[in-house]
Amino acid sequence: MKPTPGGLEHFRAMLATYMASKGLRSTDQRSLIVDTFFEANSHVSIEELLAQVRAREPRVGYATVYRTLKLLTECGVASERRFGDGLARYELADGVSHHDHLICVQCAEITEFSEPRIEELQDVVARRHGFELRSHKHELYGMCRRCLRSASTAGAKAKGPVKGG
Amino acid sequence: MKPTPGGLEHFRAMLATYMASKGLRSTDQRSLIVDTFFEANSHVSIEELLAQVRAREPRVGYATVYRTLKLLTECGVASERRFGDGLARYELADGVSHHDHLICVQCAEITEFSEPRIEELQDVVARRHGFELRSHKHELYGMCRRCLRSASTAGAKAKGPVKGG
DNA sequence: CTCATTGCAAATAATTTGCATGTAA
DNA sequence: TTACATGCAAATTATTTGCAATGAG
Repeated sequence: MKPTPGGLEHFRAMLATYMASKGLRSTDQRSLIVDTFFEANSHVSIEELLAQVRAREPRVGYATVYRTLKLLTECGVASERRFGDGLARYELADGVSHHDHLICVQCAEITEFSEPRIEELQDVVARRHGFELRSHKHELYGMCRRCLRSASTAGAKAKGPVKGG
Repeated sequence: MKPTPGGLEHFRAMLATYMASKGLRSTDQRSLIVDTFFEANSHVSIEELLAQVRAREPRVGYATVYRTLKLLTECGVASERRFGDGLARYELADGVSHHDHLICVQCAEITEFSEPRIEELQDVVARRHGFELRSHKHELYGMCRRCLRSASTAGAKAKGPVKGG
């Protein structure tokens, strides 16, 4: 899911509108962090993003990155994700063409997927329970193709598929 | 999803086997915590469980509850869940008849659901990406029936449904 | 000028760990 | 007896916040 150029303009506009509406100010650090976020891989952690930011401007502090990502989340440009590893990761909030995640339990690689039939069934489930759906998280954990291959090469380490949990 | 009596015996056996295999010992605290977990609601937090444990035996420490729940998780009796609120919640690990969760963004109530057609499609998605599925998390966030009703009673607080995120 | 923003360090919050003491097997 | 378990407090980890200095509008 590479951000399309048009999409980026849309996100910049969202941010600008939000900042204007709240009387927030544009600063060098903020612009740098936002640009770096746009250029970064999907699912960056704060730490990774900070490293990339500091490669350009070493004086930027931790807290500023946290605060900027919070801002991006509030205005709908980014969304926060938490996979099993205890730290927050951020991605562009693509509200329309929603995607979910496959996470490799061996190498931790994150792959995106989207499956409209699942989305439909979510609506069915929500309706069945009288819920008005706002958002969802759907994560599939397992062994990725590459890790499966190296596991079979290196003797039978892999346990059988365990569903549930 | 009430634990069935038979299911509980199964879980007790799993725990006993695991403890025997690791040379772990049975103590009053451990038994009390385990029994309390079996009697507690699904999705208890450590804090809630500790409170219930201390109602019977006030001298039990925080760390012991953490350690015991970790043990239950390791041996496959419990599974850890994290919803939006930053703390771990635990439920019986029903590996077979898997269920997922609807979470009300207003009152935080957690409802379980299961939808076999979604499970099937998960397999399809995993296969498509060469993944061998081990587990998954699927959470639907929205307004529950009750909160929708009180929102409509109390003037239009509810924003329109926002999908994605 | 005014008030938002920054960087730092200290504060939180959830969870984990070190250690002396207790205790199951 | 042996070495696992407990309770406490201190340590850790991710994140947030207070505050004086800085800087945008």
